[in-house]
Amino acid sequence: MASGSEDERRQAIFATVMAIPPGRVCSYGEVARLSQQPGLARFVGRILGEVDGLPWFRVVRAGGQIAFAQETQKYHEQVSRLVAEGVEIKNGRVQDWKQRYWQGY
DNA sequence: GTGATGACGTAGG
DNA sequence: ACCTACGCCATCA
Repeated sequence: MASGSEDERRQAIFATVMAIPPGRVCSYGEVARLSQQPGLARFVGRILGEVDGLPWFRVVRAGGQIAFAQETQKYHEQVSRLVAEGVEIKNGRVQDWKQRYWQGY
């Protein structure tokens, strides 16, 4: 898979990220899979940084870890946004990962 | 053209 | 739990 033009792939990723329900989180790798592009987790991260209007804060690393270093501004912004939706974060980690993890409908 | 670099993931020691 | 090695792919020096 993972075929199609780069633009089509970006489109698919955009749609997947937009579909993540509030209060839930998803991993980069899962977003890639749900977008029919298994293995392209890095690509997902790049898109999140380029496109605006996406609920980028709902995407974390596999296992529930926040992708940014704790001392960065990005890290704090992501945490506050997740907390605002009721997602608990502790030591850079999403609590209750299994329940918070969204794997599509 | 080549090698390094990311908002990553999995496998193995 | 920690670390290394690869795989992935667009971008940039």
